[in-house]
Amino acid sequence: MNRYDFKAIDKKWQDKWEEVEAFKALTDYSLPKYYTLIEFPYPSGQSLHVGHPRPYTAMDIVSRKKRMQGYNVLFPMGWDAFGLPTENYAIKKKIHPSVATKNNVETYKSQLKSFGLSLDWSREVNTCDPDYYKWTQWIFIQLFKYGLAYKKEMSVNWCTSCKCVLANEEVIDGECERCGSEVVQRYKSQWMLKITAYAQKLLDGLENLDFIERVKTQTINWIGRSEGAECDFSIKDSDKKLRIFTTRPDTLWGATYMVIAPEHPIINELKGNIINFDEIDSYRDAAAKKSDFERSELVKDKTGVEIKGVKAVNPVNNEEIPIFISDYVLISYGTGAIMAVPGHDTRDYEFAKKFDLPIIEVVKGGDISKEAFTDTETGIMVNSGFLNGLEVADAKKKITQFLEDNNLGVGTIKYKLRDWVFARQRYWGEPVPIIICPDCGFVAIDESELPLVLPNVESYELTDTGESPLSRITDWVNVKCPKCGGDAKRETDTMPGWAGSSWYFLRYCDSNNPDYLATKEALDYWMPVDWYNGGMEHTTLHLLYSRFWALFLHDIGVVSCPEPYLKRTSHGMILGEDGKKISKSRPEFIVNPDDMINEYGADSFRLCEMFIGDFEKSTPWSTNGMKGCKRFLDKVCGLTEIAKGKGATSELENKFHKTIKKVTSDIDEMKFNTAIAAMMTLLNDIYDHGSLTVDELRTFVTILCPFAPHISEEIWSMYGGTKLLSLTEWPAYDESKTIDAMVNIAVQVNGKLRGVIEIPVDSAQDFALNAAKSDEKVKVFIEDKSIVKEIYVPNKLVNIVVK
RNA sequence: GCCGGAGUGGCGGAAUAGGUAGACGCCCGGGACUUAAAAUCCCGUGAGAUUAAUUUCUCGUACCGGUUCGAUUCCGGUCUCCGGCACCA
Repeated sequence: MNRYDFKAIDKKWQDKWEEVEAFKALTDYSLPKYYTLIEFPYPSGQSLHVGHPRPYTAMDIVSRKKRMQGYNVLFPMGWDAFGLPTENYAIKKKIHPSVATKNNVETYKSQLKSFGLSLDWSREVNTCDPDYYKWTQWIFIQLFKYGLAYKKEMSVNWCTSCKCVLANEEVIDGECERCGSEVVQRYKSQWMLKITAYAQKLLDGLENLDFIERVKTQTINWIGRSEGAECDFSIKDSDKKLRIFTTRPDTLWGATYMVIAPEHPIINELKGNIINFDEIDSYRDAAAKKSDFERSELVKDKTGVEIKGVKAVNPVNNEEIPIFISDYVLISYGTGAIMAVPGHDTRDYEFAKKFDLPIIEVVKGGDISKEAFTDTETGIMVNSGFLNGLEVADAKKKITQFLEDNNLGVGTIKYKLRDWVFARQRYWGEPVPIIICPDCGFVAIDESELPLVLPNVESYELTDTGESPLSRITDWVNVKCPKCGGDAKRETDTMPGWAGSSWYFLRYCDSNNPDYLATKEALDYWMPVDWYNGGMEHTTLHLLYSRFWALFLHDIGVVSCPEPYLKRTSHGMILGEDGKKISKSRPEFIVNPDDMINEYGADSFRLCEMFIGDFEKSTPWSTNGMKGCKRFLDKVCGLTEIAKGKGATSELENKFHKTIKKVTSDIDEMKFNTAIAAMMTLLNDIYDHGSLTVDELRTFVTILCPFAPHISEEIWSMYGGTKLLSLTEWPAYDESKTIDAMVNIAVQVNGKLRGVIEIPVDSAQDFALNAAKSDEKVKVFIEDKSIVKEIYVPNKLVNIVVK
């Protein structure tokens, strides 16, 4: 066999694996287990492009190797099917979202199967399946019962023309994506999940997890824990107080003005005292049109209005200071009000310069005539009453104690993390299983009534009241209150797409169980997930949301392990061949995997996906790269023509041991590209050598199997493999055979390479130096010079410093 | 703007507890085979000088500076690109 005849081979082995259920995770819970997880796809209107298979193939390689190493592997797949894009697609194409989803799932599934992934399809889940979302709703009810789901007034994007709520994504430059009309902020009561109650746990849990560093740091920054103090400023000629949060209570003496968010309720409370209320009100209107993001983006040009007729009083020195409203202060963080210390905060400094407000130095160490001094490590307090002379850290403790002792404030911890808005005014999502009773308030439906099935309606288009399309189905909406039996209504908002994906890894443990989310036994065995790979873009939302749910389900006794994922890695994106992100707006750069597989075969495609670059970095797609991978596989097939002799090993033995070692460790470290390069190098060495033994060929296809399983199975079967190669043992290597007797080391003179010498491995320093100095090329550079220093790094280099 | 990453030949990338920069592959050029082409095989391939030579030298890992015998790797600063910014999932 001198060619990879993929048309004959690929389907043959895919059918074989399916026939014998080769990749079915076993329910024998005495076996050592390994749970590999990839983010399940969102089956949108577009078919898969060449970017999707990269993480799938990577984790398939990991799963296949673990299986060969004797683990009972769970490598499942499913569909994250609810959500806005499918609904919009359905409205546009005039197909029901459930039909659109069904079609897309079919397409995706056949594509995934053509890649030869070793998935256990018997555990497939679909978040829009009532048997699945029954448990999504059940979890919501538990969150509600434990006080972690509550309703709150929230601002939403409102299109003035479409008369509907828009997702942030649908707002482009303050205009509606569909009609281009103005978008304003409106208030609506929304279901929220109290993820902030888990902020500290989400932070603490990270510590012992094997998450890649950038995921950890981004999560930590997103949660944004900061220690500080809340402190009351009284309002002159009023009994009202303005409570602020600051991380720098030590700088209280430097507060020269205050700033409150435009939405702050105290504005209306003080209406009678405010002289320029009209001006304030129009600023509020303008701010209402901007999102938080737009507000902080315009940070360079700070805007604001002084609230005239009202002064605040600094509690530590009784100074009267002005109050401004400005949109750089967000109502959603802290208390929605700050004391401004322009000498020691960059944003306050800019604002003070613009509005010509006094800047007082209270921490020595910088030059506040030029910029704010924000260092908290080195400063000494000045102009600060009893704090003078203290270091910042000590001053913080002392002032916090002072505030508490005098009932002026309290030391506190705040998080940037905000609660999770858990409602959408949309059709295509899980109905929220709550009944709103005029007498009893919010009442969860009885768990025996789950799933609360999403009504199958003709019209799921948006309403012009801003309510969910479900609100139109009166016979579904109108119900009796489960508590008092009186007339009541169902909640008509649905859950966001994040809901189903927040616990799917639990369902995989026991996907088909009608009575439980999953049995305790299955959860105890499979959880936690051993290795979860996914996109960086999911770090701050999905990853955090799902950890929150898992921690909660642990707290109420559903799962035994607190943290759901032991290890988290992240792949880089595949870009278009033009080096830019693949996007439906540039269809000429979308490459369909089907075309690649038809032309080069599944194994070439898998190999190319993994060889194209560092798995963790994004990289442009290259159809040319497919050719190189196909050539490699053709040459692997060609080995069958030069394989001779049984049992005996050849001079290639050490090279085999080295390659096994490298491929084994590279897979564990996600360095798939160098693992493939190592196998290519070995292949070149075999051809240079001219032949290999049959056993060596069997070893070669065994380590190639996770990467190119079809061709490996085929060759394996040619050489008497009775059971599937995919279920055969991963080869061991002999460490002593991975080390060469001789080693080439570099010889530098004054740090410049002047020669290379071959010496025995682990040579002594004297030996190496003598060998280096007697090298003809090196001699020229050290003759007639005095040697100042000699450096020897064993097995690496010699550096001779001369004068 | 804020948070997190990245920048190495014509291209994708390799090599970092600081130690021979460019593994492996693509493209390209030359040759073999062929009536011819494709496929395949062999050779070459960072840039610039230099040599009879496949010789020798210099430069070179986004940019500027620093530490070091030695920096792609560490430190300080700058630029550019990518991901996220909470109702896309």
